[in-house]
Amino acid sequence: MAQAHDQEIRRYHHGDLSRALVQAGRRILENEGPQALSLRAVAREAGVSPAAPYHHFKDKSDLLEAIAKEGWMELGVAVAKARAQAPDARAAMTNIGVAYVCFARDNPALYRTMYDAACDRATMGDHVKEADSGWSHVREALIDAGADPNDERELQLATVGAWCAAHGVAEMIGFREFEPLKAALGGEEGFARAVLDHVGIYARRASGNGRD
Amino acid sequence: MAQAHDQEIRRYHHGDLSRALVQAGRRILENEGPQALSLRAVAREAGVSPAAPYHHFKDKSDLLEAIAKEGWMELGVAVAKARAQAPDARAAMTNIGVAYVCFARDNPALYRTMYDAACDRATMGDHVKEADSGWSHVREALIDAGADPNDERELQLATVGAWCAAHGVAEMIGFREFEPLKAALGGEEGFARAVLDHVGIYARRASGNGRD
DNA sequence: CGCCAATCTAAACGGTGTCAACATCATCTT
DNA sequence: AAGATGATGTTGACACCGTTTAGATTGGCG
Repeated sequence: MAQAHDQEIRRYHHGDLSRALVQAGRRILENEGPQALSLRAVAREAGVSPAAPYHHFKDKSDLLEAIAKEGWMELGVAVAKARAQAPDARAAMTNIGVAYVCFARDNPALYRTMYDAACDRATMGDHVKEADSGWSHVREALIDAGADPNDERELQLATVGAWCAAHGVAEMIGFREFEPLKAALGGEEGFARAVLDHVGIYARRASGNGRD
Repeated sequence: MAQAHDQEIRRYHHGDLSRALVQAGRRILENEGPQALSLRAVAREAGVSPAAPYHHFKDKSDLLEAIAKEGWMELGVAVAKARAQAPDARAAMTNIGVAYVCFARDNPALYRTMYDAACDRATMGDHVKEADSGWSHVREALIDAGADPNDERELQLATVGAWCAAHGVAEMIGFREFEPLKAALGGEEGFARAVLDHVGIYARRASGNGRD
C-alpha cells in the first residue's frame, strides 16, 4: 500500500509520472520530514526505479522546485479565500496574515521546502508571483484598506513588511518557548493574530494605529 | 593551504580538534555554501580522517549545533553593541533590529544553519537564550523605550513580534526582487531600517506610532 | 618506565545523487 | 499494417556521504 495506486496494473510506462513523483514527494514530506525526502525514496514511493525521475526533472532540486511551486499555489488560494471572507478591508489584511501562518503551521515541511526553493534562486518571484501566492493580494488589500495607490514606495514597503512579518511568525510559531503565550492568546491562531496585529501589518495612513 | 594551519607540524593528536572542526565548518559554510558542508568535507578541511570528528561530536547535527551556537553568540555581541551605541531608547530597538538583519546578510549560510539548528529541536531557547543572542536585549530595550514592565503579556508579545519581524527581514533581504526598493532606500541597511520601522518593532504604549 | 584512556586511522556498510547503456512502448509515417 | 523514432522506464555503475567497528598512536598518570 505504500507505493502503487491501489491495485492498478503496473505498466512499463507510468502514464503521468511527474505528477505522481510530486505527490509522492509531498507524502514523504509530511509523513517523514524533509530529511527523508531523497530522490530515491520518492522513486520508491512512486513504485519506479531510482533513475526514472531524471526523465522528468533534471535534478533533485528541480523536483523540489515543482513540489514548492505546488505549495505556493495552494498557499495562494488559502490567502485568497481568507481575504474574500473578511468583513472589512482591515480585517482582510489580518486574515491574509493568519492564513499564511496557519498554512505554514499545517504544512511545516512543505513550507520549509517552499522557502528553500525560493532561497536557492535568491528570488521568490518565479514561484511566489507566478503562482500568485498572495503577493498581489497583500498589495490590493493594502490599497483597499486605504493605502495611497500612488505612493509606490510606501506600498512596496508595506507589502514587504507584511510579508516579512508573516514569514517570521510562520517559522517561529512552532517553537516551544511560545507555548504559554500561545495558550494565553487562545491557541496558535490567536497567537498569530496577536503578533501580526501588534507588529503593524497595515499601511501607515490606513491603520487606526492604535489598539481596537 | 586548504587544510593544515600554515606549516605547523601535523601530530597524530591534533591538540584542539573540536575547535578546529567548528572553524573548518564555518570556512566551508561561507566559501561553498550549506550544501557543501558534509562531515567528511569538514574533516578533510581540518586535515583529519573522516571518522575523527566522532570523538568530539556524536553526530553531524551535533557539530552543526556547535557551529550554530558560535553564531548565536556572535549575533548576541553584535546586538549588544548596536544597542549600546544607540542615542536613545527608541533608536536602540531599531539598531538592534538592523544589527540582527545585517548579521544575517553578512553570514547568510551561517544564519541559515543557526536557524535550522533551532528548528530541529523546535526550540530556539537552548541556543538563543543561553547565548543571550539578543532576546534579553530586546526585552530590556522595550522597557527602556517605555513598555510597561508589569504587563508581561504585552512585553512578550512585543518581543516575539520584534523577533519575528527581524527574522523575516533577515531571510528576505537577499531576494533580488527587492533590489529597486533597496536602492531607493539607501542600500540594504536602509531597507532593513525602513521595513523594521514600518512594521512596528516597538512597544505599543511607547511608540510615537507615526513616523519618527 | 608501564599502563590507560583519549584520540586518531583504516576499512567497511548501506544510503544517496547522478549518469550511461540498454529495454520497452506509443505514435507517426509510409 | 510495418517499421522507424523518440519518449519513457530499467540496470548497473561511480563517487560521495554518514556512521560504525577494530586497531594504531599518543599524552599523561601511577
